[in-house]
Amino acid sequence: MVAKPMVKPSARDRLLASANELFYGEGVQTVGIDRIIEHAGVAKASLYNSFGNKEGLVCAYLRFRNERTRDRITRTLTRFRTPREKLLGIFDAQGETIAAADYNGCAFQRASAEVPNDSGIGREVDNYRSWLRDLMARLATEGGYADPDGIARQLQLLYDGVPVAARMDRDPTAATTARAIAEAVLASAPLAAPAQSEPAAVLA
Amino acid sequence: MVAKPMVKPSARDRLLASANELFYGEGVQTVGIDRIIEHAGVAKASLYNSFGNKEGLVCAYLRFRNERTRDRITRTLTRFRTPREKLLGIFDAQGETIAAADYNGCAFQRASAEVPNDSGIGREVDNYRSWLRDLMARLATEGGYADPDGIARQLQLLYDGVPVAARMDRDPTAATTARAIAEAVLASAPLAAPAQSEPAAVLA
DNA sequence: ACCCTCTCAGACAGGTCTGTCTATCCTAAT
DNA sequence: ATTAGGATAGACAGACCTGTCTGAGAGGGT
Repeated sequence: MVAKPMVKPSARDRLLASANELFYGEGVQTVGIDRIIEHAGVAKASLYNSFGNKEGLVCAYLRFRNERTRDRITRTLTRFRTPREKLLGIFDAQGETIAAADYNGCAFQRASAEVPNDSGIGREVDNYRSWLRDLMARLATEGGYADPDGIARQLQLLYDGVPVAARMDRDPTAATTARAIAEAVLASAPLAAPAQSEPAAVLA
Repeated sequence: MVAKPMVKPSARDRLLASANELFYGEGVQTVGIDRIIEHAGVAKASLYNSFGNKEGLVCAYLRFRNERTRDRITRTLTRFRTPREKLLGIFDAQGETIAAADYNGCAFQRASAEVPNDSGIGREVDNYRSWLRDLMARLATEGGYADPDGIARQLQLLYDGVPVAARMDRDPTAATTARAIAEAVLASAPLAAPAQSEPAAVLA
């Protein structure tokens, strides 16, 4: 056992962990500052020093989840080879997520539902959504589909529906359903004209 | 001009209208009682006489929207004949809904995101969702599909994704996208074994 | 005329919320 | 040993929240 630090996490980290637990569990409007600092065992001044105000803490909480989700998806995608498999693999990652015992819907959907669309929180939500959509569009491009943006929009629509069904109907199979539909979407999507990397090598 | 009443709506009705406007616009937790009674021009006692407490008002607001949505969908479906057309027509109705200038996402998704899953509000949400799913399953049965419940689950997944995209990405074409996918889902869905209403009139 | 129901206006209690501020303590680097 | 930075505990202000209560007005039906 070499020098495992085991130091008490910083006030900032404990705040973020508590924010994640309470905001995600009960909603960002419902949970007050006092609940969070008590749960974190931290002084109120530490919160305002680290995050400025409550909105700052909410944004940090969403950034934290954004990174966590990106990591999970990225890691899952290494299991697959072709762009098509990777696109479908996104739903596999989602399936693992919604199977968690403490799953309570999409943090971004729920936070967004509680605040005006143009707040700082809304910007974090936008970041998350555009990252995912760009990933999908990139994979669709690599996969040679004719309309990568259209594919991305369709797949994100499916991806968006899953947390709703998983949370509101307590249906842990939603991701599997979405994956099956996504498979059909990809199967019927037209491919782009063959690559023209060799300029106009017109065969006929 | 025959006796057009034009009486001032009752306090209850004005409260419900204000609740609809403010709760839907800003969220059920964000908007306080005081804002509502001021907007409605109504005494606080009238609210507590009519609805008991705030949760009662929120539930009434959700019931109001539930009925409105049921009416709109039901009315839209009269335009179509076959079960398949009716199933797709649900997305046409949704398309009209999300095109409204003041559209702000699905009231049920947003309310549910702000409260614990097992509150009275959660029950209203369940009512709405199971009504829609039953409608879809009934139409799928009439349409002769082999797995009506599976169809309903798939179509509701699509239906759930639309408000998310429409609100968070300000994408008013989401319903059209969903409709197109739904069409593919129905096209590839297996039909049930031919009806046996006439006992075994085996043609061959 | 009388009553009854609905309604209004607003004070009030008791609690919670965010955010600021003071004052103290601990630790680690200089 | 001293000092600076981070952390803690907690009081405090000012606003807002839900829900109750009192007291009064208005209108219709009998």
